[in-house]
Amino acid sequence: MRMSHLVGRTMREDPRDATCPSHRFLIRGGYARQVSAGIFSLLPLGKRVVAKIEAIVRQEMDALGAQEVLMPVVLPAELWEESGRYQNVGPELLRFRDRNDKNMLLAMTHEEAVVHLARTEINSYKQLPATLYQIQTKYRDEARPRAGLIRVREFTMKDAYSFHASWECLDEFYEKAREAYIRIFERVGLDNCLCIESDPGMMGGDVAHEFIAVADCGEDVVFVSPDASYKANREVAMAAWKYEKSDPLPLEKVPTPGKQSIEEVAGFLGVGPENTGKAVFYTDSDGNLVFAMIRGDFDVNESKLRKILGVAELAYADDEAIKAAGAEPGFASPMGLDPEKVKIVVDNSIAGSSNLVVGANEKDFHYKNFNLDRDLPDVETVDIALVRDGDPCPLTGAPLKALRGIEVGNIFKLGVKYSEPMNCRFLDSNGKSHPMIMGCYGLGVGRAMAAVVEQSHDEWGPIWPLSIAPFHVHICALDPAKTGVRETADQVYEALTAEGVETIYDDRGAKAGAMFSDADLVGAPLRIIISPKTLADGEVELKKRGEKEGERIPLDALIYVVKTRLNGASDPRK
RNA sequence: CGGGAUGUAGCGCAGUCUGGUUAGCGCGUUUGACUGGGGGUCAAAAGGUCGGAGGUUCGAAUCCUCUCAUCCCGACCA
Repeated sequence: MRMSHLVGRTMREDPRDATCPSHRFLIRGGYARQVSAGIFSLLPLGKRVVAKIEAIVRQEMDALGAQEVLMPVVLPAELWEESGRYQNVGPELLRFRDRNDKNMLLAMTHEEAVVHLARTEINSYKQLPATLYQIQTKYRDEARPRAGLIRVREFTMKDAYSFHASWECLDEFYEKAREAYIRIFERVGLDNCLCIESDPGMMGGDVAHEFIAVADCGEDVVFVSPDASYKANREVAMAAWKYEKSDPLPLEKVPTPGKQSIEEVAGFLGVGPENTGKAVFYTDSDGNLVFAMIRGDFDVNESKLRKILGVAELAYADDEAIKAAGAEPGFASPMGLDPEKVKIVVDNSIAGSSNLVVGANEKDFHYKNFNLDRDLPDVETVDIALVRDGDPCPLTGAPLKALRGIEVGNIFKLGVKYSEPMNCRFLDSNGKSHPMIMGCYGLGVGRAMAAVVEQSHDEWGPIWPLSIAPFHVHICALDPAKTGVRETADQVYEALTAEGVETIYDDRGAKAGAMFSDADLVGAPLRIIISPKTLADGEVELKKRGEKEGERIPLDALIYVVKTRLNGASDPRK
């Protein structure tokens, strides 16, 4: 590619709203342009990177025996009514009507569509297992897109769906898929990508993993033990908290006028937040009131609570609902509440602590010296606490470290969540009908590109791994009007291209500094600098992206050296 | 959905508080010259519904009302 004809100009200054490196460089380098909030066009450079990621994904999926298909982005609502998601999913599902007033939607994922295929094409155990995948646009009407290409509304995703006659078969395939994902992320150059257990959430099923590319601008928080033996995302993370109990003191009602929050109450009574009990009220999807109690220095992990209660959604309860159950907002206590009206869930931290300050269910009063086993006996406690940075690892006891990361992939054991309601069944060898056991496997292609930039860049631009670099070699012809420079550069470009080396050639005759800066933004692993200075000795310079000094190579050995470098090092960054 | 901020040339910004001729600057773009190793110098040029609508006024980028868009923090999130 001659740079003089490449569409997609580079920019010297950061776009105003770019906050993280991938956003800055992908815009400045001419990889992508924003069209609307969370909606981007890819320019040739970006399209090349994405195509390479897709090629790697295809290879690994094909190696798993998965078969590529293509399903529509626009789907009829009735298909989603079958699974129940048309009602269950919130406004992030974009719904609209076609000209015949029929309810339609933009697919945010394709379980329904793939089940529609599978239930007509697959009927017998003899056809199982089977895996279908596609690389297709998804749309999620995110409330707030952010961080450039990391959280967007329209995006390209590889999604695969496996169908099995037995759970054992799913388990076996799931593990293979998990390993394939690890290989994919290695190959695209995400050096720091964690595969961790995650909360299946609304997806259903009980096993799920997500792949988190560690990066400061990521939105997900994961906890990792120092020896990496334990890693889990914030929703499911546990810790080996230690508690100390002391002798129980008599319960004492004390006035706490206007002091409602933990901070206020603890400050007013001169104790630490760890000496208080926090009351958090939720309403579940069926309208039931839930009272979660946890020590004042912890926060409630809603994912854990949802799982324990077996409910899909929890929202903070309003004051009216709390009062209706006999509790006083801001001064609430589990003591004396009617278990018929409110479901009480108590965290282990409460059982492990003594003489806590809790509400008195009376405005402007709290109790001192609450002890669970004495004051609220026969309550089974559970873990509903959110892990904090530095909490002890459940395996080793060492302090857990909180890391931020970008979720670049997730895999789920779906089981029969979709096949059952949607009637996707097969006949076994005895002629009996069963719902197919399913797994699904998602991977964000554009996100992966952004994540690589997050993990591999310097102050000038991306440092692409060879595997997904838009070009492998970048030729800079310095001062091309001088004797032989343009001719030599043309010849080198033609020769490399003829050899199948993906080469971009800066033939614009720009200032050296401008060319170097643009070459840094393009981020090709190898750079050839052709200038009068070295050409006089029959040499050119060869330099790795990110290195300050290059080396001189005799012109007649150049093609050979470049090819050797590219073949020899799978990752020229190292 | 709550809180905050911003919309002026392709990009980054000034001008708005305190209304007053043809709306500026830097980068980029085009033309020419000198240059030539991390965005050089000089000369010339093109490029604007000042986000939109309504209003106040002799006069609005500037004041008022409404509206749209984008970003940030939070809520939310297959």
